[in-house]
Amino acid sequence: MFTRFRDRSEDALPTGTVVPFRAHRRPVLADVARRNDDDAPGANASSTPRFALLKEEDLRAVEGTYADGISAVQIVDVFTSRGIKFSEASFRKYVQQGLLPRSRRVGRKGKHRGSMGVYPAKTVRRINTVKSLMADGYTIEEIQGEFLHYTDLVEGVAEHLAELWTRISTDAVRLDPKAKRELDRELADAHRDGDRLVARLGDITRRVAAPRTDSLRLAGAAGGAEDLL
DNA sequence: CGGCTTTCCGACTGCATAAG
DNA sequence: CTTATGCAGTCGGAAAGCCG
Repeated sequence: MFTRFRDRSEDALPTGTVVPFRAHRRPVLADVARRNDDDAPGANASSTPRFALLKEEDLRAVEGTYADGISAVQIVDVFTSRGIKFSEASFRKYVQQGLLPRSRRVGRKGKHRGSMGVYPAKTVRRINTVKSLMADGYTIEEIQGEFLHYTDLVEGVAEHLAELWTRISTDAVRLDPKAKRELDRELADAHRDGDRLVARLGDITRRVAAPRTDSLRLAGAAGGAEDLL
């Protein structure tokens, strides 16, 4: 296995110091303030903030590079190589909790090479979303129940649309040139509408989900400071 | 089937906070 | 102050998947 887990003395310990923002702690004023400046003690502008996330261009680059799938080790590396704290154990936890898609097993040629799990490239984006929500004080349970439920559905719509565009384009080559030009125009229109739809659904579901999680959180054992968000 | 690698499961740890 | 609760992260071992 990969580095199996590091010695506990290294990991467990500095909890509190090394561990990132403890999401289950509700984001009280002090935390919010800290998150804003923080990026942290002794940190200068160029160092990695405690709540650092991947940028959109990073996400696109990763999704392009690993379009055919990405291994667990590579996923963890995408974050750690950019100085973002994300352990393999946390990755497993997220998968276990249903926050991330399961892998598919792919055997490798050669003697005693075993098999390896391959995750869809979008997993990296998903992790980024999860980390962002956790930094906002949402618990894994809330994220799982309220956000990703919708995310899965919206992503499903986007994936089905992408599949549809591909198939239509493939089949369109059989048409005569005039008909194909006409269809290409309509397809481009439909494509734009589809993109807009997906973006709009994403926006709507975020708005629907947020208030529900707020009420969940207010009902929880430790309320407070929700109105900050 | 045996050997190997990787993934998953569930118990556990340690921290923060609330309640008594 | 002590105890209870909730949480994210960690660990050990079993299971899964593949190859020869």
